[in-house]
Amino acid sequence: MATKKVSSNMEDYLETIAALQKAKGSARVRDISKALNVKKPSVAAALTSLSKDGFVIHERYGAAQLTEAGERVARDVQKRHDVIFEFLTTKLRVDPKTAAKEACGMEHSMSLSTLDKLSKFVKRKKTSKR
Amino acid sequence: MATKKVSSNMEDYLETIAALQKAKGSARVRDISKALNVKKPSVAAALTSLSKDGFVIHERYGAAQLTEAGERVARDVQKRHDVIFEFLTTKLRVDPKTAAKEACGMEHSMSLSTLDKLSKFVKRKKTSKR
DNA sequence: TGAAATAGTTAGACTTATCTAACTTTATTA
DNA sequence: TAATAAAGTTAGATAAGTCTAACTATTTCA
Repeated sequence: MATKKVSSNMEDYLETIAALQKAKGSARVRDISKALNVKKPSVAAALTSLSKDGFVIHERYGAAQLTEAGERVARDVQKRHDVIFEFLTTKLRVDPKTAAKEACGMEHSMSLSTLDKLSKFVKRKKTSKR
Repeated sequence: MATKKVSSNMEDYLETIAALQKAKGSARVRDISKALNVKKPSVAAALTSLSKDGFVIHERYGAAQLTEAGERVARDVQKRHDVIFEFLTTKLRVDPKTAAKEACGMEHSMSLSTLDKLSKFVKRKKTSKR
């Protein structure tokens, strides 16, 4: 399969679509637009591109559906996000709002191997301070 | 002054210019091109843009010089890079090569406040394991 | 000192991602 | 059920970065 490379931007779209599907059953242009703070035509363009690359299925005037490949990417990004968020809030005591924002910035540039290490690190005894 | 916003991309150029100046006294188009793995015309375009925004001084066929604003940005990014690198290598035992690469990805999206927390965290007793 | 090599620039094209304005389709509801 | 509102699309512009090809300037050194 050699899953095609996805830009950070497209990762954000996939992540958002997954979140919306989970939260409210479907991801429509409007919802994605609001969630990502971009205009609807930008969403349309992104969906076209993601469709072409096989990450979503989107028929005119319908909701966006993740393909299996799309889901895989979304799950990955989500996982990165969660682990980073967890690290920032529990280990560094960054406030949740800031942590969420910064996790979004960092979640795209961490290898799975490093993620795994971070994940284990985060899970270590909370008493690992000083 | 309200120092103009700099993109991640331009941050990379500034960081590289600073590193080159430090390492070999000057930063020329060729050096920057090699260091960042982009073609020379891309460097030229970047320098034009950075000049216009007051971060570098670059006269035709000369070396690029950082302005004070440019130095400030470069120092900031470098600091982020170092702290993240340190964290990845000492706390997560990520190998240096990978750590360097991933630090480059993350160094652009971390607030100074979080950086400060990470910095303190990294400096804590190395025996803070388990 | 002048030819060849190296460095730098310009012009023009391409990609990704964004926007606004205007239009069409679908849904809502009076 | 027809008018309105909401949702979605298309077209076209803009901005940031990148590239190749071709040109010009500067160095190097035989």
